[in-house]
Amino acid sequence: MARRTKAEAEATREALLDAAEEVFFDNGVARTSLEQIARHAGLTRGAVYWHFHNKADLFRAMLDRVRMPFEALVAETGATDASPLETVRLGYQQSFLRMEQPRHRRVLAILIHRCEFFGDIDPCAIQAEMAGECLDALGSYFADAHRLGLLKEGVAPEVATRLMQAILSGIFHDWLRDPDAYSIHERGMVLVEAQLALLSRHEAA
Amino acid sequence: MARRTKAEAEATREALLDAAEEVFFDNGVARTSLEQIARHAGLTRGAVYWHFHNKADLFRAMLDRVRMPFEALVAETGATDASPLETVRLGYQQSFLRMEQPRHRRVLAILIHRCEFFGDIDPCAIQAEMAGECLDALGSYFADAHRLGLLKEGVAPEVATRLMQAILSGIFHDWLRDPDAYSIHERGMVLVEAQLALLSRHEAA
DNA sequence: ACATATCCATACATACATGAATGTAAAAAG
DNA sequence: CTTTTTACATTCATGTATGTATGGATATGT
Repeated sequence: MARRTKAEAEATREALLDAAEEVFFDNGVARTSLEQIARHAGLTRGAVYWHFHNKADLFRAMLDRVRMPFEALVAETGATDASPLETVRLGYQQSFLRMEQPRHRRVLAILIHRCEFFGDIDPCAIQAEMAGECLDALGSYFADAHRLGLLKEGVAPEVATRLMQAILSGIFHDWLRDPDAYSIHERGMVLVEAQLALLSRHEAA
Repeated sequence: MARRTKAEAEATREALLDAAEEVFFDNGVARTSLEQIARHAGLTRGAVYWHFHNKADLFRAMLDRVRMPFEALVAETGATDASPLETVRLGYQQSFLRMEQPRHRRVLAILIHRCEFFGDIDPCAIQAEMAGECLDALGSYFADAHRLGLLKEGVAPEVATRLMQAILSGIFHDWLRDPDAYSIHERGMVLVEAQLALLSRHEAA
């Protein structure tokens, strides 16, 4: 094949990543060969090995297109001076909205349900990293809430943090097993708001 | 090789399942061959293909040694006439204790983090089945609690059910990413009891 | 005691997947 | 305009997993 321009080369790189998302999602990471990905993009393995060192490198690049820490999601909401608990609510909402975007949905499903470790990739560690970022952010918001007296008496901020984190993780995993069954945004926000009401001092409107 | 007695044959079957647990856990399901499993048990693939039809069949048999629905765990506690909320607490406690047993820990880790679908095995569907059983059980207990007026006002039993289910799932997934980091029984029960206190009508002792 | 079914090892055929080597035509650099 | 690099395609050598067929020794049923 002929050489492409820089823009065209970047386009084929994206096409390979798109193809990887689809084939990984359909067949699982271990069961898909680089040949399958290449052919699904209308290319050959030569293109794959040009743009990526190997399967693990391709996988990492695929993840890098969608990863965004919790703090960045909060910043995206523009909640600059809201109360800590309202900030948490907005962060969760933004997370849920993002998860429903097709690309994020596919990649998250691949990370959680369609790959096991291979090469130097440890999906478990990646998940732990994402969860850790989220936990740290929640911890600081609930610490603020505690200082401001917004939390219900007898509820330690650490416990509130872990409960909210567990709820996010639980909703996320349950939804991801069958994302078409319901909207995580709708059902998730019901639970999040209920839990925040339980945790906050003045539950009566 | 010569024919073995029935007891010996059963012992090799168990040995193959033990080996499968260990090698699957160490290498992941997709990256382990039946040859590796056989050699780890001091046998050959001939033994594997005699006792199991293929890898998927072996995998299923491995799961069948440890699966136990939530209701059975509750029954195991002997909580015959406790209050619904106390029954839920005991069920969670029993679940956590079971998860800490080495065999269950290994197999659950394999199911959640070390396999993707292959053959006719869909780990996602198996997880969904287990979660569904748990959700049904929780649903009936919280419905009872609601009828008995044990739930806090304004808390729908369906919401309470989903919150508790999400918390169990979240704690479980977080712990399973690094089971040696802490005891799920200790940390989990703190959260479960805190959440049950938030959900119940008379939170003040 | 005899025949047979059982339990497992060995051997082989088939099928992919990987990675590296090589080819090549056009874009970019000079 | 020439040279070099780029961006792939093609081919091949190697390794490895699977499934099956077959062999052999012994438990077990009768």
